Amino acid sequence: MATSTVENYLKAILHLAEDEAATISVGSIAKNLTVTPGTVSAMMKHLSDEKLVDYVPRRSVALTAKGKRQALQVVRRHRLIETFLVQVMGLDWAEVHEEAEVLEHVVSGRLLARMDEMLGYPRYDPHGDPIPNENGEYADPGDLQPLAEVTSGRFRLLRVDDSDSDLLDWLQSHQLLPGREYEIISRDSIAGVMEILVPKNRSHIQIGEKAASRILVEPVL
Amino acid sequence: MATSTVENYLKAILHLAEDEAATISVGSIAKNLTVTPGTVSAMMKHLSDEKLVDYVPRRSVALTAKGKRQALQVVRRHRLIETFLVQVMGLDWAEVHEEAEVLEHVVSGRLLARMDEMLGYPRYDPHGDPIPNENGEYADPGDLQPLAEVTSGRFRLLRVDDSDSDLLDWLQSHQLLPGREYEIISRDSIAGVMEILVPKNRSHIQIGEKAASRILVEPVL
DNA sequence: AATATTATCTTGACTTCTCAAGATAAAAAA
DNA sequence: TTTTTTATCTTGAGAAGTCAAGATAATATT
Repeated sequence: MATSTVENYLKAILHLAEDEAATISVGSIAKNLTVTPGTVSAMMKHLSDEKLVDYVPRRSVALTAKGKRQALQVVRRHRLIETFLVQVMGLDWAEVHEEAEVLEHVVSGRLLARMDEMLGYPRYDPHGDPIPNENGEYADPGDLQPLAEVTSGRFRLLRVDDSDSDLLDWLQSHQLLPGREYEIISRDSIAGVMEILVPKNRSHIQIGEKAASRILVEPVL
Repeated sequence: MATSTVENYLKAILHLAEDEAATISVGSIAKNLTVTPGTVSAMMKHLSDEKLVDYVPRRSVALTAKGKRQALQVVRRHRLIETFLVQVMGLDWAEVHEEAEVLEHVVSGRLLARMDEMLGYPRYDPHGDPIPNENGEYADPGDLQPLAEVTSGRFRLLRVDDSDSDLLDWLQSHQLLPGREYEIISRDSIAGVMEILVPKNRSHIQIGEKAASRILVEPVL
C-alpha cells in the first residue's frame, strides 16, 4: 500500500498531466505540493523504483500505467468522499475539499463502496468534476469551455474549480450551481466583466474574467 | 495537535486505567499496543515532557488531567464514528471497530459535530459503550455485571466487548443485541456453560464462560 | 543474604519524509 | 561562443516512531 505522501505525489502528477497548460517538471510538482524541488527529486527516484513513474532525471516525469491507475483511485476516493459529505452529511460544498484531502488516504474499500452505493453511483461530484469508476474510467465530460470564453447566449454550468473555497462560497450565495442553466446578458471585454441572468430568481450577476475562467460551461441552444 | 501515535498511547492508558483488573505498567501498555517495552519507555518520557502523563520511571504511569481530556476526546470520536457507521451507513457492527480505529485520528471537529447531530447526540455506541460528551463526561453506565456472574433470572444485555469481531458476528447471528432482554434457563458451572432464552424467536442459546464474561448485563426483576 | 527471574531502561540503528545548501546541467542572453 | 540565469540533483542532517540487544533495577526464590 502506498503512503499518503506517495498518493499525493501521484495525484499531483496526474493533475498536472491532465492540465494541458502545465508541463510536468520537478519544479511544477514541487510548487503544487509546496515542497522543495530537492524533495521532489528524491521522491521521483523513489517512485521510479516502485515503477509508479517513468523518470528520466533532468528530462521528464510521467506516470506509468500502474501509477496512473493508483492516482485515479485516489481521485475517485476524493470525489466520492466530497459527494458523500455534501449529499449525505449536508456539509457545505466549499468546506469538503479539505476534509476529503485527508480522508481520501484512509477510507477502506468497504466504506467507499458503501458511500458509492448510498449515492447511487454518481458520475460527477458536487463541483462537477467527474468521478472515475472502479476501473479508473471517467464519464465523458462532454465539451466544456470556460465561461470566460463564451460570448453570448444560454449555457449550462457544469464544473467549477473546487480548490478555491471563497469562489465556491460566492457561487453558492448567488445560486450558481453545476447542472443549472443561465444566460449571458451582456459582456464588456474591455472592462473584463460579464453580466449573467439567474432564471430562478431573475437576478443579474456581474462576473469578472478571472472568476469566469474557472467556471466550465456547455452552450445551450 | 497530537499525532495518531500519541493519541493511541493516551487511549491505551485510559483503557488500562478504567480496567480495574489491569495495572498500568510499561509492559501492559506495550502489550496493549503490540510494541516493545523499550518503545513505550521512550514514549512515556516524551508524553511526560508534553505534560500528558505523570511518569516516574520504574514506578508508575498515569494520565494528567490534560492527558485524560485528550484521551476522552479520542474515545468520543471513536465511538461516535462507530455509531455513525452502523446507524447511518448500515455497516455491520463487527466491522466498524477497525474503520473507527483509523478515522478517529483524522475526522475534523466539524464532521464529527455533524455526525453527532445526525445521530441525535447518542450516549451509547452500538456495542453499548458510553460515548463521552464534549466535556469528556460519560453518561452513568448504571450497574453492570458480566453475564458470566449472573446465576439466574432475566437480564438486559447492555454492553459487549467491541474488540473481538468474531464474538460480535456470533452475537448478531443469534440476535443477542444491546438493549434487549433475555432469560437464563440453566447454568452448569462445572461445564462452564449457560443456556439462555431469546424471547423474540424463543430459541435457546448455549454460551461458554469466556464469551459470557465479555458481555455486560443488568439484572431485570 | 545470595541467586535467579522478570520488568524496565538505554543505546544504536533503521525507515520515511523533509529541508538547506552546495554541485551540476541546461537554457537564455550577451 | 562565453556568460548568466534557472532548473535540477546530491548530500548531509533532523524529526518521529520503531526494534534489537545489552544494562540496570526490582522482585522472587532458595
